[in-house]
Amino acid sequence: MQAGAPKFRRRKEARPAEIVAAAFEVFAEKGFAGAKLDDIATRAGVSKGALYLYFETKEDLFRAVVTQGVAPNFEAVLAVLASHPGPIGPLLEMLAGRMAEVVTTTPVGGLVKMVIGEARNFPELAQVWHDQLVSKALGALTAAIAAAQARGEVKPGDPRMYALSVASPLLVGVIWRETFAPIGAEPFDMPALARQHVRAVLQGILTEAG
Amino acid sequence: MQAGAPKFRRRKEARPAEIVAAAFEVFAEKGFAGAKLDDIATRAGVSKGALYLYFETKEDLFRAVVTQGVAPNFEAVLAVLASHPGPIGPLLEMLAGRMAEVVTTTPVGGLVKMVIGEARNFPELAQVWHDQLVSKALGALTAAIAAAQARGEVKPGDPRMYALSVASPLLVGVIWRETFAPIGAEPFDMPALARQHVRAVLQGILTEAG
Amino acid sequence: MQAGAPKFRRRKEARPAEIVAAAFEVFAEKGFAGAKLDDIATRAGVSKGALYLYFETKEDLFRAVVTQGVAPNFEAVLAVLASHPGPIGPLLEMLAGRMAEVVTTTPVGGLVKMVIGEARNFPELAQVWHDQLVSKALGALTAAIAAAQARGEVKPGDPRMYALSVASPLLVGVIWRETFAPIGAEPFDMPALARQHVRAVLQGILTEAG
Amino acid sequence: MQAGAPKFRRRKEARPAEIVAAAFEVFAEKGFAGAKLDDIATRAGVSKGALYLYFETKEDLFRAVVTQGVAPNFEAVLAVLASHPGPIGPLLEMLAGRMAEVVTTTPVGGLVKMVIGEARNFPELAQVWHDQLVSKALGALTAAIAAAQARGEVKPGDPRMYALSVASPLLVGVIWRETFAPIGAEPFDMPALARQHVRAVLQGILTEAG
DNA sequence: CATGAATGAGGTTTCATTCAT
DNA sequence: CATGAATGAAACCTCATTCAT
Repeated sequence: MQAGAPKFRRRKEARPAEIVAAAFEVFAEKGFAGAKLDDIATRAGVSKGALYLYFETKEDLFRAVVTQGVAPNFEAVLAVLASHPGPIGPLLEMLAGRMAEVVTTTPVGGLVKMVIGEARNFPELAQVWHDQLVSKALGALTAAIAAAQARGEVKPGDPRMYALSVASPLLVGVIWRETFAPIGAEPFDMPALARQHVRAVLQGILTEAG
Repeated sequence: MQAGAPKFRRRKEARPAEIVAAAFEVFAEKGFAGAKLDDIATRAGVSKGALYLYFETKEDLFRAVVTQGVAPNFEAVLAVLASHPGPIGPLLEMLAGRMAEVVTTTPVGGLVKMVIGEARNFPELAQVWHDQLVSKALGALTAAIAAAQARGEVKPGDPRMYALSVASPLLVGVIWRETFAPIGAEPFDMPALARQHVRAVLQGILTEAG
Repeated sequence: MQAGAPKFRRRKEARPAEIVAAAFEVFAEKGFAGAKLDDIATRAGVSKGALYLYFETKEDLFRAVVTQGVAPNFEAVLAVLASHPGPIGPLLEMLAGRMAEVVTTTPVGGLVKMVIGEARNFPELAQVWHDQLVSKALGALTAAIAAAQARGEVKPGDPRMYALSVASPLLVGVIWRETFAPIGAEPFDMPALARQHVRAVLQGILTEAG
Repeated sequence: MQAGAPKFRRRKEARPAEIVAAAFEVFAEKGFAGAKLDDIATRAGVSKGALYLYFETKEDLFRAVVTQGVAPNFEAVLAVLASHPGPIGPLLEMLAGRMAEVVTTTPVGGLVKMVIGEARNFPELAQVWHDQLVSKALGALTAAIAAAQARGEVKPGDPRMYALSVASPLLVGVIWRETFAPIGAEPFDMPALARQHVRAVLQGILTEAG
């Protein structure tokens, strides 16, 4: 022990994150009530008691999982929106592509499911998601569309609804993956869906004959 | 009360439906695990034990609630799709209007939330919903779009994705109502959303200048 | 209905006996706690409520089953003992033969099992069995042996223990049938056992060389 | 208290045995269904929940009680039988004496009652008792008697029945203690009973005049 | 007499939380 | 910091008993 090599020391500072990661998996799999702290502790490689060194209660841990899932996604979304002030068409295409990538490569679907399923039991979490992510993203998108309308690029109409029109299929695709893919239903190719949907909304699906 | 309706009439036939209705409310509010049988029984106006005269277990009751929610919605959806073989534009407008009405006037939102939230814990319910409602409705819509493509009315593209493009905002609107409306978020005017969205998908949102 | 034929009338007076018979089967099979009144009612061909027209409680019904099993067996045993005042040898042989027949042809084994298993929970039943059956039979047997001792037929020794020596194997044979026969253990041939055992007790199993 | 024995010592190793001991008492007193886990836990000095740290279910605990009662009795029985290969007379006398001591000083009566009372509901337990204790002991006794017959010590006759003849009164004495002693019936002096019974079986109870 | 729907007390079981070590 | 044995409140479920019909 002379050399002072930290043989058995675990990185204390990493613990909470490891626990949250394990909790995320279990909550996403079983829902809030179905998740057992025993299971979370085991997956995190700690004892059940250790959870209480970092989180007051199960609800507290759930909150940490859901709220910590906001920030990263938040960054990704707003960064894209902020970086493209130009014409609405390319912006939406770019945005959809990025989002398709995000939802494909990150477990955001599990978070979405948890927020939907437990919104009534944890209104504060719905609040956090709404205020910090959904409202801001939808607001930014709405603003971009409104600006495009002002520039004469986009037809008249409620820009907030247009924003929902643009964004919905991706969300539904994610939910589909969480809900119906596990029972064997054919999933959607998210990037392709994003691409085709944006084009449809921008230019319509009807031909001149239609 | 002229007819002298018996106060304490036994009503074996009505009871299950009353219980399912009460259970629906509680499950939609609290989720599966959060729902207490005591609460359900009280709302149904029966004792806890009476629930077990009609349903074997809590899960059984949950299944009844979710599966019995399929049929009525199923009727509504397919009836509309079947009744309009004509050009795709008016069909979609009609369809969207009807669906907006359905989701506004029926508690289908609660069912959707339950299916999404408990799909992992009750895969059979996800299966029922997929097979009997979602798959059929999406299939019918896909078929209608494919037919329109064959007639030259609709641009090339994956018709199943087009179907999702058309239907998603209504679903998201419903989820929004279940998730964010309870915390005070501004809800969407579903009929207006349906109308504007269908027009957007049909003809695009871009102006000629866009 | 002119002829006054009792079309749908069931023999009221037979009901209690039918119920006790059905209850006997179920109690013997499952024990007191394991027996469900639903099951008993079904086997008796009456409704659950009807049981309460004849018996106050489940315990009451159990008591009826156990106590009503005493009398008939009681008669058979004492009749034999009383009718043979002669030499002890033939008496015991006769008695053993009769008892072997009784335990083979009547479900007394079920009763014995119930009394043993529930004696602590229903001391009054143990009391009834002891006072009305066991004590009397053992007493009569003891008296017969004591009389034989007085006549010089039987060696000195505690006559009550001798009585137990004589009677035990039959009881154990009955218990064996209730306990180990259901799992496939080889049963005992009760008449043969009775015959051989009485002979053994009377004359010993040792040869002169033994 | 000199040694400073820790008051609230955790004793993972001792707990299961303590619980089984407490459970034995309660099961022997009330039977399986009549035993309340609350009662068992209280007697074991633990909480109700603690039972589930060591046993999956109430049935599991019952099984543990019954099966763990086999081994000690098994030792006692076979040790005696194995130690005496000599002439059958002294062997049986020795055996009976030892067994009388065992049944007097150990709570084997409670176990016997439980096995008899719940054999139908827990056939596996009857199986364990039969295979590991009863069958082996009866088999060994039967073999010893058959050997004595081969040596000409014992009269012809079914040796298995002879074994039952020899062993039964002790078993009945034990059952008597469990069943009728609690209601005030005169118990049997087990050692005396064993002694007199073996002598009776060996040499008969009849005098030459009998 | 007879029914069977309904009751509700009571039991087993689970699991978030605590705390001596 | 960390453990994990222990707790006990709360939930689901059973079933003897009742009573309007």
